[in-house]
Amino acid sequence: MISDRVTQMVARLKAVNLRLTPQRLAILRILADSEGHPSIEEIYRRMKPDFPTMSPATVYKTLTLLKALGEVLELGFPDGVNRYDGSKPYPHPHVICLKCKKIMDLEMGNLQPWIEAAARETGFRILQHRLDFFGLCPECRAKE
Amino acid sequence: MISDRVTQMVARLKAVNLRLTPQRLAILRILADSEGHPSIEEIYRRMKPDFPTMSPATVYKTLTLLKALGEVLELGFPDGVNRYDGSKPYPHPHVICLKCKKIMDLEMGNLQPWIEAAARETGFRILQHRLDFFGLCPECRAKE
DNA sequence: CTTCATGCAAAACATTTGCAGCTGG
DNA sequence: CCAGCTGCAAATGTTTTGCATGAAG
Repeated sequence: MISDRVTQMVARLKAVNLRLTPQRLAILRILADSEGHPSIEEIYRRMKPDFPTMSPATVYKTLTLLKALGEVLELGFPDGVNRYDGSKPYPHPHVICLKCKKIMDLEMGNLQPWIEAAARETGFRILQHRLDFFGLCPECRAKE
Repeated sequence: MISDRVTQMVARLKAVNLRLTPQRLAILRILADSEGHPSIEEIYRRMKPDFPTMSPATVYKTLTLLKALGEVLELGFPDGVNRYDGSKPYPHPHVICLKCKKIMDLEMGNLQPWIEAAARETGFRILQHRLDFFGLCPECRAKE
């Protein structure tokens, strides 16, 4: 499953004639991990042991590139720390723990009717959306 | 309508023994304006003519305070420019133009069933949510 | 009066950019 | 080879913080 997604992204890079460097491969592997919704800093930190010369700038550049290709979903937050989902790079709902910042995907209902209603009501052409639920995860609730 | 909301926020400040300065009042008036979802920079810019000595730090401090009181809704974006809604400080859906950054409120369906489904599926205690649609507004579509 | 708010400047972060040197294909 | 990538450092932009002065209650 996981490696399928890496393979997909690798193919995409090749398709547009971009290079597959060891650094990029490592980033793709981290992003493809469905459980993680890593921040730039976390990707950097996880790579550092294997790539001692690694620089955060390379992570930023690669993520900018993957965003442009539509191969990663960027989740911005008011505190300025963005998180990334490379496993499902299309809009989908998340639950986010306000305490430990864990992010989980949700498998649930279709938003299509709402998208159409929003378009009808406002005259917008809707291209993207974002639905997130914020709260306390079971672990953090237990620690209360 | 608009002044009702300002009155509400003023009352809230008094209730917790915070001071009502001319600067704060001006910020509240801007925030209460339903049409605007201003950024910090815009609030600052709109106040500057009337408050020549105004500093952006004061806007930041006041917004931090209002956030803590739950009197303003903060909308974060990946590009780092946050926007604020003081007219309806509770979660509600928005449509956002990707080109001109206009933000409009949406009057539409109830998310309650989804909140319950998310809680059931994940074990989270859901406290907040955010639903935004991104696209092109009628004006920007016309300019294409 | 006393406490809290303002506003300046400096600091703290996240992110972007410039550029020399390196390397994948 | 050589276009494109890496990685360092400097620049940028937003937000936070420290602190002396000023004003609300």
